[in-house]
Amino acid sequence: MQYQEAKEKFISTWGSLGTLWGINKAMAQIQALLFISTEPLSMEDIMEELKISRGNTSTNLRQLIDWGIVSKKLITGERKEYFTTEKDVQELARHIAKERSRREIQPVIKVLNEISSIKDDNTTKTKELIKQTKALHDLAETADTMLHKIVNQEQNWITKSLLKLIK
Amino acid sequence: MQYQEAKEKFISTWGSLGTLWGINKAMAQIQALLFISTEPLSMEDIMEELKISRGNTSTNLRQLIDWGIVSKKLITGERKEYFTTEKDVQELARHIAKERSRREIQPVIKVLNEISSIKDDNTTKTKELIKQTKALHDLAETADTMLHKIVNQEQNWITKSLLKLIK
DNA sequence: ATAAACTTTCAATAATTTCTGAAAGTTTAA
DNA sequence: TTAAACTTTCAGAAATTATTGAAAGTTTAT
Repeated sequence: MQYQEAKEKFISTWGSLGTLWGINKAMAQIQALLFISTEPLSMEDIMEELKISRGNTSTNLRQLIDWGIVSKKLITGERKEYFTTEKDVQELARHIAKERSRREIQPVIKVLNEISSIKDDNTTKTKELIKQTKALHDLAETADTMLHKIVNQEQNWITKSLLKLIK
Repeated sequence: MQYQEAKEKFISTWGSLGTLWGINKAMAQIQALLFISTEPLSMEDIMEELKISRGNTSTNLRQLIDWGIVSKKLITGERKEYFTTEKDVQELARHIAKERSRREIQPVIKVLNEISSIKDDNTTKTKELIKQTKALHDLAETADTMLHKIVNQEQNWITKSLLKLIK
């Protein structure tokens, strides 16, 4: 496998994985492209490389910036904007975990908490609803907390000791 | 908030969360419904409750069964089939993690491994591709392994000690 | 101020995914 | 067997989501 083929395979695989996990394909592919690029890319570069429109590129770059994993890079003497992504996988994972938690998990935990706090009228079905949503709430909270702790540590002390402990 | 409202809120929240994470809404809602139901439900029950068609119900039940989180329950004297979901959140999480890993993460790890193993032709861009896909590969493998270990333990010894260690 | 260079926005369209409903298939009871 | 009770399948319809492209907006240089 040569460079070009490998590159295309990486970008397309990343796009598919994104789709599977509820992330827009173009967004995932732009990030993938930047991730393996040796220097910042302009909008033109990205459009050209991924064969997508200007509008699509602009919209998805903005989203990636909102997610905190892509940033604008001003190149002196150049009029147009250039973009780079976080190159460190650890940092990348941290950002993504943090954002998905904030946008998607936290609100669900809140709802589960509300639901599991309804007044128990002593019917079987109400008891079951309370019991099950409470269990889900606790699981979600534990998982979310663990994820944060693991992913936030500046690697190497806690993660390594964790891994040792688990393996 | 009364029972009915709480139930609807739970089902609809679960459906939305599913959608956000690449899981079909009907599939997530059927699972949610079974999860808080005190007894097994028939296809009719589910169609009625969620206001979805027979075809949709049948297809998504089959998917849930394929995922290993719903099972058929034969009730003696009854002609039709009844369904239940795994009621234990820990087991539920285990199944889902296992399946998503097997179907989605493992194949990506394999691809990343292939890509990061291409011949280094000593150009900057090839070096970068190899370096970055290798980093991603290692991260994915570590995360996947950790997830499995955590989720597979029959709770309470390792997870609790882990939590203590992390918190 | 003007115009060139560039980016964003958004209505229209395309692509994809989900859902329906009825026909075909299967199982069970008599 | 036959027929009723039930489930699956799948072509077409509906709903949702992604994408385009051009007009509007912004910035910079002169």
